Amino acid sequence: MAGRSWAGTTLDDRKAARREQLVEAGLDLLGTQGSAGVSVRAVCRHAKLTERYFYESFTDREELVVAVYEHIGEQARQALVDAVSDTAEPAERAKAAVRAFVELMLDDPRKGRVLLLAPITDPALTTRGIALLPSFAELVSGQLSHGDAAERQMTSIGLVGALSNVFIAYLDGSLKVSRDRLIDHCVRLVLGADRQS
Amino acid sequence: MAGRSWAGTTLDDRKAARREQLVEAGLDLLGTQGSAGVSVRAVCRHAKLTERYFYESFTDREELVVAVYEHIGEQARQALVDAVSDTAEPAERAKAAVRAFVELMLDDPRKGRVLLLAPITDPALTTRGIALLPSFAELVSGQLSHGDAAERQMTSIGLVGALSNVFIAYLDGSLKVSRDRLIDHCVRLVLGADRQS
DNA sequence: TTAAATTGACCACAACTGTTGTCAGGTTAA
DNA sequence: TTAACCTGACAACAGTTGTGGTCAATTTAA
Repeated sequence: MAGRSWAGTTLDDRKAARREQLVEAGLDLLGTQGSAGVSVRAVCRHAKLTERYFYESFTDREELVVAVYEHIGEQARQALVDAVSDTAEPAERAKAAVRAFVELMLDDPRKGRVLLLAPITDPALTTRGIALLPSFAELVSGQLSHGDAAERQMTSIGLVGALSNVFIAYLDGSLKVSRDRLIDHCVRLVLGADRQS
Repeated sequence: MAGRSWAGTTLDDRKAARREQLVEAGLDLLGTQGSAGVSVRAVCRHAKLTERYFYESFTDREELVVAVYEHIGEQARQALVDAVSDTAEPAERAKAAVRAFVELMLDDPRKGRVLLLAPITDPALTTRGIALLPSFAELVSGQLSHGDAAERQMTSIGLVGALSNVFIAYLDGSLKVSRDRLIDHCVRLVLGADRQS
């Protein structure tokens, strides 16, 4: 039964701990080698667990990938909410949100790569339309809305694309600017996103 | 020798024809199944040729992928140049360029996916920094430049990201707008890209 | 101590990969 | 017709993949 204690912890606890190890390994591989590096066996090697424990927590390779993505998606959402909850003034809110986002991604680039690249590169995420970023963007820029629904959708999609590309370029070193300039530019992108020309 | 004729054509001709079949098959797979679908064997099956002929024209899987990408990259470049050569007025030029680009990609979505997605998703393209799009963007927006070099670089990277994301969303059906509105929005993106806020 | 639960190390299967090699026809110039 | 060449269908290699199973050793509650 679940309640019985074993080696100091309960079975469910250990199972959860193993699941966490697997997700962590998945994050590591997905965030450094890309989705090609995330095979069941590689994840298990990395987590120092056997395949048996993989299928104890996930039915699929796919399920693991989704779990990793949503795990760090949740972290990002939380970081955004926290950042925004402090300030009321719109421009300051946007700035705080962007700063929080950048900080999350630069302090752990693996997370940045997972959040930005994985939904495009990994079939497990591509197929289902599991993209968290658009909802984030609407969360940030939704208030200052110009235009009709279609217009706003295009703007939001474009904004996410612009931010992603800039971040990615920064992460892989092809964009050499200071962190503050990066944040500054992104803030301008967000603020200027739905201005009409 | 190359000059000798065989079955009505020269050896070099047939070899070139086979290479073309392989590139076409590669485009088909890369543009529909994504880079995971592009294996040597799959390409050969698709082209109705044997592996032998693959290695007759390419040393590597990688070489084929690069060839496909550059092949349609060249088509895109040509389309842009043609479109721009007609008109002189800057805003009209941008509009014509965007229209030509959209037309190329919508008339054959495989090409759109190859041009936009492949350089991000396929290791063979990711590793080497073979990204044609940034140079296209600079070709289009380079003239109306505000700010210093770093600023322009960020703007250009962001612009490409925004356009890519909008195109991709349109291609996979998650963005439902008319073709004309799409073009219109993209033109505004290009024109408004380096306005300061 | 005994019996049950948990663990880790493997192995097996079929399918796929890149790459190279072989070998029996067919086609053509001489 | 003969000899050179071209072609297509395969086989072989060692490697990886997902997914499942087995089995002996350990750890614990009773």
